Amino acid sequence: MRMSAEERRESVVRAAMVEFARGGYRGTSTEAIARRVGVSQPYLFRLFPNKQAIFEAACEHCIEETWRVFDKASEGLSGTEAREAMGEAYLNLVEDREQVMMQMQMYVSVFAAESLGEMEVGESARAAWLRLFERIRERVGGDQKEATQFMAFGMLINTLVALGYPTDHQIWSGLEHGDDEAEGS
Amino acid sequence: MRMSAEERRESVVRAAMVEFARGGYRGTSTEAIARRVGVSQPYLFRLFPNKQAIFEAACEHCIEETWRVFDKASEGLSGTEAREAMGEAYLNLVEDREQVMMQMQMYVSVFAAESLGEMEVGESARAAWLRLFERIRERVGGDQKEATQFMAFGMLINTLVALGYPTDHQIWSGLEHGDDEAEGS
DNA sequence: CACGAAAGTTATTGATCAATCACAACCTTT
DNA sequence: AAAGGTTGTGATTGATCAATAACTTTCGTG
Repeated sequence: MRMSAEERRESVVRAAMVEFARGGYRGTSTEAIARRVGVSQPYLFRLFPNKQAIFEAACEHCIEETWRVFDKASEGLSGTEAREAMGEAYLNLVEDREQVMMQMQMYVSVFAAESLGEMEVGESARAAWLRLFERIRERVGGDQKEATQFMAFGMLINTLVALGYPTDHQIWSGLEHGDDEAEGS
Repeated sequence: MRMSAEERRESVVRAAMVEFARGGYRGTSTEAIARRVGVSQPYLFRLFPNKQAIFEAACEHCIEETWRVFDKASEGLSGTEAREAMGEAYLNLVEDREQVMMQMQMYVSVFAAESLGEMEVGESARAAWLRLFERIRERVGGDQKEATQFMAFGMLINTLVALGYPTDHQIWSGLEHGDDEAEGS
């Protein structure tokens, strides 16, 4: 039951990801997070300065986790092979709808925060996303267009998952990985 | 000042789109919507049964507006020409960040609603999105893969806009419409 | 063992918010 | 002009929630 503050912080982040994925920033109570962790609600504010900080940690964790999945799936591969391996890995990852939803909650929260004058949230979200993009681009061989297309299909998958289309719905049928292009460099 | 209930409902939907785009469902108060419309907060509940109904009307309006833009841009065109016209039109549309954000708020709200057992929200969102997809597919000539790719790039654009990357940021450079594929039918 | 630090709790507060109710102003039609 | 429907407001309420403060329990260590 008892844990070090650092361990506890990690379980808070994991629990927060699940709750924020469901309800978004405003729709999630610190009470709900605390309940999932198994600690009292006020204790969260010993581990983090405020709710916003918990959300930011969850965002960071979410993006890092995504990269870890890509990295592991494409270890040692490059070019088309790497892309296909990462694509497949992503389809497995998003079986867990919460992972996708946390990503999307992160995206929408940037505009909300910026509307209220808090520009730092967006700054760090852009940085995290750019880092993911660059890592993927590097892994697929450095081509900007290929990386962009990879991300584009990823974002479409996110949308389909968010909307809750079952994976055997016809809307998914255009995503079968195939002979899409014939360009060099 | 005084309007028919129907006219008023329309201005509520427009105002709601702006506010919900910023704050999401939970982060937007009916007070804020009412203030933007210029009526008292309780009056909203004469025009709509509850907050959820306002949100759903805003979602519906958002998707319909998107299609109207595509339709107008590609009127009389087909195939690649239609696709390019719609692509360009979308880049103009999303200059207005609110339009994009409302779309994304709609996507994330489905999972939130379904987590609370309200499956109808998702049902109608999926239907609206599918309708948009089918109309686009028809317009570009009926090819599922091409329509899928078009939507994929659209979803990437949404993400970039949500995150607030300025359009001259290097991350956008992979989106220049170009010679992407050489497939027939 | 005792004592100090670290982990954790209970109680509370001030704010915010969706929704209801009772009431007022306004227009139209006869 | 007065009746009656429609548009609209002010006051209020019960619930929810982030955050603070004051207190307790548990563990490692000299």
